[in-house]
Amino acid sequence: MATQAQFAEIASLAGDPARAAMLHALMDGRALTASELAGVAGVTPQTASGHLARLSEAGLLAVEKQGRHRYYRLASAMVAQMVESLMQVASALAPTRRVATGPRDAALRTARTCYDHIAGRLGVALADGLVTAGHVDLASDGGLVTDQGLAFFSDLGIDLATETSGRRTTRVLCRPCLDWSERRPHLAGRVGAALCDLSLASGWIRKVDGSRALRVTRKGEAAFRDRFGLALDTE
Amino acid sequence: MATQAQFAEIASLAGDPARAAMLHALMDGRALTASELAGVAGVTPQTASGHLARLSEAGLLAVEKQGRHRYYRLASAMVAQMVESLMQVASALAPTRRVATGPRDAALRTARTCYDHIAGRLGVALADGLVTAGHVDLASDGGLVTDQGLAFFSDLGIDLATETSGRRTTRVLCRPCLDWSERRPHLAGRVGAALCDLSLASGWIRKVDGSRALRVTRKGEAAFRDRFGLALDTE
DNA sequence: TTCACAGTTCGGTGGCGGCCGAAGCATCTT
DNA sequence: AAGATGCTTCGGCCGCCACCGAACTGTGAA
Repeated sequence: MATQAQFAEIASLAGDPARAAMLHALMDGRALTASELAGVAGVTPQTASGHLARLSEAGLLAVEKQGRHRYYRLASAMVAQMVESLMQVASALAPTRRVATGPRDAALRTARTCYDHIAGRLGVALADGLVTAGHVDLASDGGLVTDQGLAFFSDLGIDLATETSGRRTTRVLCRPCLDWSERRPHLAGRVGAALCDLSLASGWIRKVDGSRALRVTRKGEAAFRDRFGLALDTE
Repeated sequence: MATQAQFAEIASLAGDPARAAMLHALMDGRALTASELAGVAGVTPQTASGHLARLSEAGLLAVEKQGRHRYYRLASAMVAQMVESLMQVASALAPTRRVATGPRDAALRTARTCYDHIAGRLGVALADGLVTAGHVDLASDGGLVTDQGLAFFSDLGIDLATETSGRRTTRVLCRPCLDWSERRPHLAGRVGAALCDLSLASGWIRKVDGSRALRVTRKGEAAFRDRFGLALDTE
């Protein structure tokens, strides 16, 4: 079996602590330079260089040269989902000593990006609000935007053009994503990405420094409360 | 960050060739003995024992003692999905020398189990047939069983009891799963599992020896043709 | 009881791979 | 042109871990 060796190689690549840290850092969808990645991984630039070469060689990362910088990002959403599923298993299982959660970790649990959508307490709360309002149906296998939800998103300026599957136009579907910190589903997929984009563009949330954490702005608090019915304790 | 080290550990566990082979072999959802797993991994029993101990210690595998045998199986569907996503990345990327596909591999491409549902050409064909007939809607983010499809499955004896999300009963959703050999989605999730169970119970398909491959029976050919509109060239 | 077999534990060996220091390119600045 | 910065390649060191032989435990069969 050919794929089996490749499977082991991919998993092995993700299995090194330094490379894992890099993948983790790239999970917000942004592109980072080699030096920055060396920093988050806690290794010297030359070591990081080797790791990054292997990761892009295998196709996990995509590179973009820009002047004397090299920007690395996850090669595809598929890679992001792989990292996501690994993270789920890693956090769900191994209940051994849940280590002291530092302030950085706390910020991540409050709100963070998960590749292209919102996760953490905020992400789960948003999903809950949309379900409660009847805009979205969520089950373990998948999700569905209701007609009412379609109008709701349209009001927000999000046009969820219906995809075509085969020759029939289908309903607007969305993907639930089990949150590794909250253990409950938040909104992923195309709808989740659109919602995240809107929230960033509207200034409801802002990316925090060099981490994946998100900060809810004052304007965002109002928007999430008025439009999504959220009572945020994310302060 | 605490989870990061655990992430690396899980990935690292999956990254060893022998352990990868074991996970791969367990992907059909059955439980195998330690000796059998040693066989598929190509290592001696004592080496396999060590691997199995680590895998179950980490929570990837579940053990069941039965007489002087020890049956190992994947610990949860979450683990199966993790392996699945790793497999997707491993096969999609790394276009380096697609190795000669042996007969065993050919059998797997024709039809196989993917944890609890049907994959391979048969799986994709079934999904296509259901979509064409209007029983199921599939998009990249998720899938949906139509009212018509609900009746169809009911006729087959599959009762897709509606899940409850919050206090509202939702539509029946299903999960599309990108097939690593066909590069197209097949039916996974609760619906896919039910369909696989039915096909096995009805004798339409049979598990082949000790592999994940499936063989379509003569009765199955007729059933898939008459009920799902499939023109099988799976011979 | 004795044997056979499944599975594990232990000890020792070997190799792969991650790590850094030093040096080499490439690019931008002055 | 000279220097600074980002990144890479090279060489050597070191540790971890997969592997097997051998011996031990426990279960089932004769």
